[in-house]
Amino acid sequence: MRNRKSGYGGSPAGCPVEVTLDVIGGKWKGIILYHLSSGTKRFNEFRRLMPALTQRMLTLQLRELEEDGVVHREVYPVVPPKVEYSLTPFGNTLEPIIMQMHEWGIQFEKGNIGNKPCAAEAE
Amino acid sequence: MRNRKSGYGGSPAGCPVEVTLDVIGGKWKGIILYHLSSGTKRFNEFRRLMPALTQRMLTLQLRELEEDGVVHREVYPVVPPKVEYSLTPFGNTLEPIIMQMHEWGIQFEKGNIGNKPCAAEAE
DNA sequence: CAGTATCCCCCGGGATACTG
DNA sequence: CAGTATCCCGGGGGATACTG
Repeated sequence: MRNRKSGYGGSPAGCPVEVTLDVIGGKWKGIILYHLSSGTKRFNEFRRLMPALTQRMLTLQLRELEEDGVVHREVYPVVPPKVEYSLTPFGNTLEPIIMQMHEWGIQFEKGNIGNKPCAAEAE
Repeated sequence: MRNRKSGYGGSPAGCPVEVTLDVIGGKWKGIILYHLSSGTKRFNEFRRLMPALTQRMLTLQLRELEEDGVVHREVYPVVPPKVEYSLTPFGNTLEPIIMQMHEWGIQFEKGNIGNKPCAAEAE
């Protein structure tokens, strides 16, 4: 799995915060997990939910989440292939974090609209 | 600041989860925030806490956190320069998330020691 | 002490095309 | 439908040296 040693300082597996960030970080993991927290999803459902996410990236991110034991991949051996993704019990323990991140993101956006010159740079 | 539009799908600022990840993501933000949650820190304190983090990276990450309004930078105009970093009130609202990520990271490590061949690669 | 200034490299991630 | 297979690019991040 990726790096998963993130050697900083020399600590073997690193600070737990870093570990978690390694699991839910990346460009799409967060949203994928967010969508999964509302129920099982199929491959193309994700694609519809996140149109900008390419197939390649979706596959990669899902595989990593699977490797990390937070996502379960159920393959149904039927003629038009059917694969369902869901959170594992362990993955479910991420829910509170994801939900809080969701809440915080909303507050953040409220905060810097017209507050910080975030859009003022207007590059 | 960085991208801060993370244009996926077309949504202007994107999913709140993504927004939060943009603030606390990156390679060092999480640990920096974690250390800050236990109190004000000076520049070189961070360096001692995270030896693998270069000055350049530390500065960059701190500046971004500052721009995002979660970290406050207090400069004391004294002869040997003294700068103190602390969480802003808003930054403090991240604490529960950071702490939960810390907890979860511990559980994660417990889970895949001897389970997944994470340390088996033994670089 | 608390930073800048350069240079450089790697890989996360995008685009596109093909397939069981 | 649910993926691989290639190719490619930008920038996040590292190493090192210098400075007010």
